[in-house]
Amino acid sequence: MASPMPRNIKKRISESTIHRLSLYFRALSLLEKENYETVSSKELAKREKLTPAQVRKDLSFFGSFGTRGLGYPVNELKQQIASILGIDRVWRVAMIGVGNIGSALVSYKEFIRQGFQIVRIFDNDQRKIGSNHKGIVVSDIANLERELVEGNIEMVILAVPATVAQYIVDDVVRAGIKAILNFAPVNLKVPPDVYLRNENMSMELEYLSFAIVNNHTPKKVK
Amino acid sequence: MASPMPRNIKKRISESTIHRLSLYFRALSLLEKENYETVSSKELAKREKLTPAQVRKDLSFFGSFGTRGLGYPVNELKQQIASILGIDRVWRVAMIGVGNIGSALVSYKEFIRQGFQIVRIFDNDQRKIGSNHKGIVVSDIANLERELVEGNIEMVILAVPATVAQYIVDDVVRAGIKAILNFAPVNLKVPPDVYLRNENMSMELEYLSFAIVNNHTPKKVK
DNA sequence: TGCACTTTGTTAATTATTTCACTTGACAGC
DNA sequence: GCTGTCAAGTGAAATAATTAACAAAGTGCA
Repeated sequence: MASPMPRNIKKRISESTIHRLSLYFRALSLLEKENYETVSSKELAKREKLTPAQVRKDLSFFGSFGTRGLGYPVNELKQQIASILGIDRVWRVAMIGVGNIGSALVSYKEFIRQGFQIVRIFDNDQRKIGSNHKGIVVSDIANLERELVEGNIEMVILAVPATVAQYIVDDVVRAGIKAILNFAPVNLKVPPDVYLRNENMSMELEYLSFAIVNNHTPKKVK
Repeated sequence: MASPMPRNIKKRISESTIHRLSLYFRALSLLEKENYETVSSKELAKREKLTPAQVRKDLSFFGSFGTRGLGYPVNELKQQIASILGIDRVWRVAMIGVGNIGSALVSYKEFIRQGFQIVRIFDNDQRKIGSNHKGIVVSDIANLERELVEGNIEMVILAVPATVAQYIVDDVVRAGIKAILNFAPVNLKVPPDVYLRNENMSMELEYLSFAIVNNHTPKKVK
């Protein structure tokens, strides 16, 4: 008899769950290097300071990957999570702004390790345009829209001053880009079909400051 | 008659609330520049893509800062939030590791703007030790513990390879540091009285990747 | 001074997330 | 092939966070 419930119900996965998937992926990569064949939710939880129940619940949103009595197959689960996160492929990413932060991120090995390949770099500084960063020639931001399209860029990292970020992001949106990681400390406006994430590095220091001053007792660390 | 409830009950403030305080602070700084005298929870919410109820609730944990019918006094509320977050003072921060990320952060103006002053830099690379970064001479990491103590360092930013991060953090803890911001993609062990925050820049790209691949519909953006 | 309007502060309702507790399945040793 | 043990998967319960709703308080104008 057919299942009374329709398949493919897309449960709303919480942001926290997605972030934890990244943590699991990282832990599994390490476990793989340490030649573990399987891992229990308990061990996985311990390595990322979470609870076993949480690990099992998170994974259960996406399927049944484990074996009762044994645990999860390390390599296979890693592949599964990579597939869920969409990092089992290479993403074509553009860096906009090649100041302090931008140029540091161009060389950031963790990005390429997770499949994020920076293939275009833009800046508005004439001294930087034409120069070479990690094998990529810096383009003039004046040609941003055209080059994003022609370069088949899928994601953009914004590392420009807050004052100009909105103008640039408008260009980026016009180029049809649907995913933006913004490092400028400003709240950018984008249409609802564009994914925007903000990385605010001061925020974490501010949390530390708050914690010290207020003797804050958090339940968990991020 | 005395209040039946003891004063100074420390409600547990959620992490999200603290993060939103950072957002309010940022918005208020801007409003101040725009010469606003007062601001309503509605306007504040709009500027940070939140709801008015949330703004009022967050602030209510710390006191009554507004005037009914009028809103919040911009400058005063900004000061209050700065005081709550503990950023109404200068923090003495050390940067450990002056590779790509580390050196970018040493020049990151947002830190000093929020009161985080980097006053010591450490590295283990002989070519870097003794060199000058933004007016600070890079110290040998061999003297880490002693120099953290002598330099009255209160917070540490860790921007070193994942493989050595734990050893260094052990030293940092021995030096009595209680607040650490870690950029290495690894889960560090610290005693319970040490605040540790992790900044994982790939994580946000992974979220974007997930969102595109799964057509994720988040309720709010971070 | 009174009245209409605005907006806070707060309690209650709702929704979301985490944790618990238990059932089920698989393995390993005998 | 049994049997004991381990650990996943999963509803239900407990917590936590957000949103709604509204009374109270202040504003500003007539």
